[in-house]
Amino acid sequence: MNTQEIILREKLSEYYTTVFEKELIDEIVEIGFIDKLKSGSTMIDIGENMTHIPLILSGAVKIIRQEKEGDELVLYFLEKGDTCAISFINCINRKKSIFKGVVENDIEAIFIPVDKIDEWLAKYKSWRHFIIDSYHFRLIEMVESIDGLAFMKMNQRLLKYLSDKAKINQDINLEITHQEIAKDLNTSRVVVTRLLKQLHNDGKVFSTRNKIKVLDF
DNA sequence: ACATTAAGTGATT
DNA sequence: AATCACTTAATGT
Repeated sequence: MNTQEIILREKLSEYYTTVFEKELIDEIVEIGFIDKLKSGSTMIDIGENMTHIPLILSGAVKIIRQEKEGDELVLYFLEKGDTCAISFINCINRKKSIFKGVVENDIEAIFIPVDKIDEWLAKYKSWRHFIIDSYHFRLIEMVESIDGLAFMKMNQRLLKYLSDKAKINQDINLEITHQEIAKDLNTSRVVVTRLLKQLHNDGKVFSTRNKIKVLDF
């Protein structure tokens, strides 16, 4: 067993030990490889084909729905222990991605080549459960984001967005501009500025140029 | 000192 | 809640 394999096994056991059976872990270690991606880089864009599936070890990925040029909306974030279940289907039937995934915080992930995904579904019970669980989770997050759009006022959406972000960064101090927030929520910068001022006055956040401290979760 | 980028605001729809 | 048009403040070179 080479050093790369040892490292991979260690990393895997950190988040996935209780989930996968031994034989599957052996296969993941044999076939998967660890890679790191810098914050800001695009993992997958709409219309692209996926070649590998990431099992996220650390960091976060922002999942975005995007309309042809310009309009976009952040749906949810993926964190350690997550994988993008939607991308499994893309792999299995060789369909193109309907989402865009951008690295939010530098990530480290184990990448599994596409052809193994399907094979393991038939072969390992734990893998099946993993995929189904993951799907379930993504569905719930999707519904949450629909709820947000349908029922929440922009100020609530903004606060939720900020506290989600604080959770993911594990830091209540965010470095972000009003413009960037506006883009993620698909609203205008002016609106974000005004609502942030409200939240600031209500003591929910403390905001200065380029910085927002989230005080209320 | 000047240019650029971020943020604040009134008025209108 | 969006858009316009403009101001003010912070930051980089």
